[in-house]
Amino acid sequence: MPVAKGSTIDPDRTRAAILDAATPVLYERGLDGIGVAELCARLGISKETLYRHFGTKDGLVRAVLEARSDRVTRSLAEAVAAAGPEPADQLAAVFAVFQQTYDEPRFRGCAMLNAAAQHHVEPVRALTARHLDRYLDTLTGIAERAGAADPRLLGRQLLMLVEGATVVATHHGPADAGDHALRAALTLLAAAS
Amino acid sequence: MPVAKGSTIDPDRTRAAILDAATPVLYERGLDGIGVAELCARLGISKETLYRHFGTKDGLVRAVLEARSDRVTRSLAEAVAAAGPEPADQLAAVFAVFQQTYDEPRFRGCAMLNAAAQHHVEPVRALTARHLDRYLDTLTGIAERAGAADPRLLGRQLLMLVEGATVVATHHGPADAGDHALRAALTLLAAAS
DNA sequence: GCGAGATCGTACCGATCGGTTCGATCCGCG
DNA sequence: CGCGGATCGAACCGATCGGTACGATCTCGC
Repeated sequence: MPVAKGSTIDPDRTRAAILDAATPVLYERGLDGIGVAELCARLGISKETLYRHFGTKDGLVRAVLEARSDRVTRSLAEAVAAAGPEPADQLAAVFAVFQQTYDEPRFRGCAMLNAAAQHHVEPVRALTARHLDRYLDTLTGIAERAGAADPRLLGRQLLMLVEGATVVATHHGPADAGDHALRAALTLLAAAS
Repeated sequence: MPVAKGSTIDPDRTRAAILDAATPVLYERGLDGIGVAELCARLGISKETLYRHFGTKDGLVRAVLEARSDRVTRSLAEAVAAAGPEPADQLAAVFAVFQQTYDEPRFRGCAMLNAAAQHHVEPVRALTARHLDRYLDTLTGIAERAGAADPRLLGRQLLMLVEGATVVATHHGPADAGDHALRAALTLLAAAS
């Protein structure tokens, strides 16, 4: 997946193209599982180009993770918004989004969690924490709309189900992970109001 | 934490001592976050000794993870056994064990999940999968004793709560993670019979 | 006390790491 | 056309990687 070659020389566009192309490679190989040289070769760019745009391999990594977190968060919010006003439907939408990612042939677990487990530099861990906070916001919002007695508690429990479903899907097979987690989530929802 | 120096020259004992000493270092620094040279310096052994006992850095890693999985699984089984016959009490024991690890000052997430996220060699991922299977066995056993309509489903949902609690404790703070997960687990338990 | 084997410390190996530099090329703008 | 900046490709840097080799030292069993 080389960066488009004949494209107009436009720094912003080049940067975005590098980001897009680097994302799946870093995800599949692991942040430290591929060197800058091989990475650039795969992207079809020179090392100098990469370093001018991102300064550091870490800079690229952070940019990739930030973009990924933004994209996932946005798609989750859209799915919830499209699910209508019923909290149960919104939960179903959430887990459907996740099941979709579990079923991707190249699924290798949550990119943010993997990154935090690999890369021990603080800024990356902070990105992961922020990512979970975003999930928590979404889930707590559903809990509030459901009239839960303790929406923050329920939100955190739902977050546990989401993350647990991802872990189980990663290491124990993706089949029905989203559905099983959803059923548990609906049970919690029903019991919390 | 150097390996005991004046100890009798006993290969088996040396091997075990290396294993014990290497475990926390590899956990804190990450499997690939520390080189063999620095690792040996920390353990107070020479590289030749390490390579004679484990053949490869990967060999050491596998041995460390295997021992850790065995130890954790055993302590979990003991806690469940000591909790008496009530499934609810057994669940409480399970999450109490996990909360104890969350509260350790050096807690950095589940060692097996971290390993799988870092080290993409197949054998390590297999160890992680086996580790989750052991958890699943324990939890499914509790679900069966509770008379759940679908104990395998409930077992998997409990596994999601356990792993989700670990993830949340890792990235969102350990406070009450075990307790919140336990309350969710008890709700599922009550609804499943 | 002697030999076998475990261990140490250190030097060394080729490979790869992240990052820099430089000359050549190519493109868009004036 | 010509200039400036983006890009390339390749060489290069010091550091570190996992792993090996070797001579010296130590401890045990005989």
